[in-house]
Amino acid sequence: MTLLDLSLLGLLADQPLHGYELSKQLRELGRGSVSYGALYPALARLDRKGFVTTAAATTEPPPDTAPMTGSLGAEVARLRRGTPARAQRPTRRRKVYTITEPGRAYLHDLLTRPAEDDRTFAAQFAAAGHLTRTERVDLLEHRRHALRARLAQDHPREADRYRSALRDRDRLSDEAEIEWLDHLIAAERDTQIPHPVDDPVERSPRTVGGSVS
Amino acid sequence: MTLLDLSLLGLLADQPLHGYELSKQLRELGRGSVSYGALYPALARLDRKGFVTTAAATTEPPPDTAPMTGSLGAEVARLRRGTPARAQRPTRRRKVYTITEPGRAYLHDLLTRPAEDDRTFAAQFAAAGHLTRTERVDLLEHRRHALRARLAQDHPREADRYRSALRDRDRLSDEAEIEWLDHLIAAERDTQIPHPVDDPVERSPRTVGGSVS
DNA sequence: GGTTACATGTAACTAGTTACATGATTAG
DNA sequence: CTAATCATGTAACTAGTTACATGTAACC
Repeated sequence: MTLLDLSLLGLLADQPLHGYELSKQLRELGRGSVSYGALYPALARLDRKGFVTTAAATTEPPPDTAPMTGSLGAEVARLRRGTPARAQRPTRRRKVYTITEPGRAYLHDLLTRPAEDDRTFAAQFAAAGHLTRTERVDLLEHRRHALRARLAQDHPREADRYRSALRDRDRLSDEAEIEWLDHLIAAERDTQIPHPVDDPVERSPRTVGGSVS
Repeated sequence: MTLLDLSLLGLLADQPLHGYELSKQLRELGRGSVSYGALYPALARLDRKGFVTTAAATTEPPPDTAPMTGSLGAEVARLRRGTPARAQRPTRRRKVYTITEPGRAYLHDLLTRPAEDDRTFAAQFAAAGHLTRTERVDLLEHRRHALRARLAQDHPREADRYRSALRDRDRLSDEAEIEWLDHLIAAERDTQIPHPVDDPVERSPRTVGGSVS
C-alpha cells in the first residue's frame, strides 16, 4: 500500500487531481493500471490521515497547466458555448484531492526510504522532481548498488536451456539499467556545478505559504 | 496464485522436490523469494486438488540427477559414513512432492494460456522445456506481440524530466527483450528443421503414454 | 437513442506478508 | 555447546482484484 500511497502523493505533489484522472495518469506512467477498488479506498485513507484534503469540483476545475489536459477540456468547451455550469445542478461530480503539508512530509519520507523492490524504485523515481539534487543522487546510487548486488550473486549454472536464457535476459536488463543510471547520475552532477553552496531547490512545488489541515 | 501454482508445478515437472528446496530454487530463479506463508499453503492446496502427491522422505531421497544437487548431498555423506539413517527415528522431516498426470495437464494449461503480465511470462518461459517446439514458439511470439503493443501505444509526452527518463528506460528494456525474443525464436526454428512432419517432442516429460484430461 | 468515456464507490473474495511456533541437523 | 541452516507449518494482518451498483456527459 505504501507503493500506492507513494504513487498517488507523487502525482498530487505536482497538482490537485481527482480520482479518475489519477487513475489515468498512473496507467500511462507505470505498467498496468490500478483498479478502482484499490484507488478510491486508498484516497479515502489518505484523506482520513490528513495527507490530502478534498473539494467537490462542480464549477472550478483545478488550475490547469495546459488548456487541453485530459478530460479537463470539457468545462472549457461548455463555458465557450455559454451553457450554465455552476447553475442549480448539484451533480455531485468530481472530487479533487489536494496534498497537505503533512502529506508532503510523508511523501518525502517514502521517497528517501531505501527500497530493493523494482516497482518501488520506479515509483520513487517518478516523483524524483520533489527531491533535492543530493537526495536524488542518493536514490540513483542506491539503486545502482542494489542492481550490482543482484548481478554479483553467483547462481549455480542452470542446466535447463530456457531457464538459462531467462537469466541472460535478466542480467542484460540489469546491466542496461546500470548504464542508464550512470548517465542520469552524471547529468545530475553536471547541472549547476555545486559550489560549496548546495541544492537550491530547482522545482518549487506551487504553494508558498501553504495552509495545513 | 496461478503464478505460484505455475512456478511450483514447473519445477516439480522436472523432478520431485520438497518445500524448502522449491523455495530455494524459486529464489534463485526469479527475482525475490516466496514466503513460506505462501508456499506451504499453496503446496497443500495442490495436494488437495490432486495435482501433486506427497511422500515423507525419511530414508530415500528423490532420485537425483547429480550426486551433489543442493541439500540432497547430506544423505549420501551419511550413507558413506555408515550412520543408520532409516533407523527407528521417525523424525518427520522432509515432505517430497511429486507431480501427477492431472498436475501435468493443469501445468500445460497454465503454460499455454496467453498472459500479458511480465512475471507470468517469466514463469511460463522458465517451464518452456515442458512444451512442444510449436507451443514454445507461440509463447515467444505472443510475448513479442504484447511487447510491441506496449511500445506502440502513444503516451502524451511527459513534461517531467524524471518521468520521461523512466519511460525511456522502459522503452529500451522492452526493445531489448524483443531482440532477445527474436534470437530465441530463430533458434527454435533452426533446431531440427521441420519436414512436413512436425514436432517430435525433443524433451519427453518422463512418461510416454500420457493421458489427457 | 445508443454507445463510449467519465466518475465514484462498495462487497466479497483472493493472494500474499510478517510474525510466530517448533524442532532437527550440521559445522565449528 | 552453540550458531547456522534446514524444514514445516499456522494466525493475524495487509493489499489488491473482480464484480457489482449507480449515474452523468459527450459524441455520432
